[in-house]
Amino acid sequence: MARAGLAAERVVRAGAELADEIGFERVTPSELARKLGIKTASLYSHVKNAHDLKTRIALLALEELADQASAAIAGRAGRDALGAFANAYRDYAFQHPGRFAAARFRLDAATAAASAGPRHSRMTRALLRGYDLPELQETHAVRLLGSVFNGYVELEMAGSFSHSAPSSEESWTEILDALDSLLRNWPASSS
Amino acid sequence: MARAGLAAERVVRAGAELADEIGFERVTPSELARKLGIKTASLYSHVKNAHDLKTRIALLALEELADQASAAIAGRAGRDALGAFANAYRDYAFQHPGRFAAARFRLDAATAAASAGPRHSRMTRALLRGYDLPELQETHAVRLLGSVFNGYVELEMAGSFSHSAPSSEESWTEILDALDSLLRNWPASSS
DNA sequence: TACGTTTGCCTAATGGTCTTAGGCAAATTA
DNA sequence: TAATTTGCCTAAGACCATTAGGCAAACGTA
Repeated sequence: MARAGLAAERVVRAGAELADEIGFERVTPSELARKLGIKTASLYSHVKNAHDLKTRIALLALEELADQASAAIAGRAGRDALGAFANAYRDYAFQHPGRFAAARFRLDAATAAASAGPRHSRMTRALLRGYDLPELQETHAVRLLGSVFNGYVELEMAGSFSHSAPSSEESWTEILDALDSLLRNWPASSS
Repeated sequence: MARAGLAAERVVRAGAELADEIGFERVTPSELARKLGIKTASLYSHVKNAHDLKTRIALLALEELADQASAAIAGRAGRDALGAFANAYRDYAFQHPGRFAAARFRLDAATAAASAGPRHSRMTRALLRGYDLPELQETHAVRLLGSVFNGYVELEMAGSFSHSAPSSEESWTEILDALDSLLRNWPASSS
């Protein structure tokens, strides 16, 4: 039949689809086996256990997320790149809510270091080259952007912005403008 | 036979402690019953089910969080208030990681509206009165601050900032300075 | 083509989970 | 003191994660 590893990858991909359908936190061996039309115990030849399954889905999602971001910033700079990068992140979250939740799954340090997470982080740094930040401030700015994108999408998906005006869409644009402005006028360190 | 003397509220408080000890996502009826020294089934006279238990812990955490924030901004304004407000949030997360995770538990719309969440949001708005924002931009700024605090603490607790220089502490201060600067020089809407 | 190996699924069994139902004795109230 | 409520119990059903051992079909190789 197929080579070793191919089947495992298929299982993980099905797990990612399942996450988008029913939510990442509800992805379990039994639920995935049901979707695949096999017995639960049969999954254990492809995946070590429930935690391993979730970890693999998380790694897949991080990879996809980094790919999207990479495509988004290619050939752009400044506000344009900032918007494209941020939108890639947010759009992915809405198109693949389960995978997006998977991308936020807590990985142990070693696994995280080997994931596409650092790649995403390097892209954020590349994005900032379009702005003229004091070198020491660059890391702070990277962390700020990560925090905003992360936090905004999480709150938005939780519905925090959906029951009051103005629209979340509008806030998102204004916030990107504000961040662009801030990056152009980053305050000198007080220390 | 000696009674454990449990009222529903006591059960919830024990649940909150348990969350801080083992993590919110691992708080379950059986685990909580173990901590209380009673049988799992006995919990069901105090709490409707596992989801109800988690919801009640979340409501408790949101209340505590709003109290901390309220105490923090009393008598302060501007950068001072911003820092105190943000630190109240972050400190709570580190002192009570399980409760903090509980505060981010997805509540249905009605429950969320009746929680202390809106109170916390109103305080953010009060904080912004110290800055001179165009009225239409105030909501955008509220959402930005919520996103940053939320996102930063989440990433920090996940360890994202702990394996590289500069220290997370330093970034936190710089980011608060940057936000203060941004709120003082909020860009005019482009639309 | 024939043969041993690998692969992908199976059944069976263990021990844990959540939840409901019904019961009993202590604490509280009248 | 008598009646009611409270806080726990045992029992049981359904579901879940995981391990162990087995079997048949597909594969690579001689």
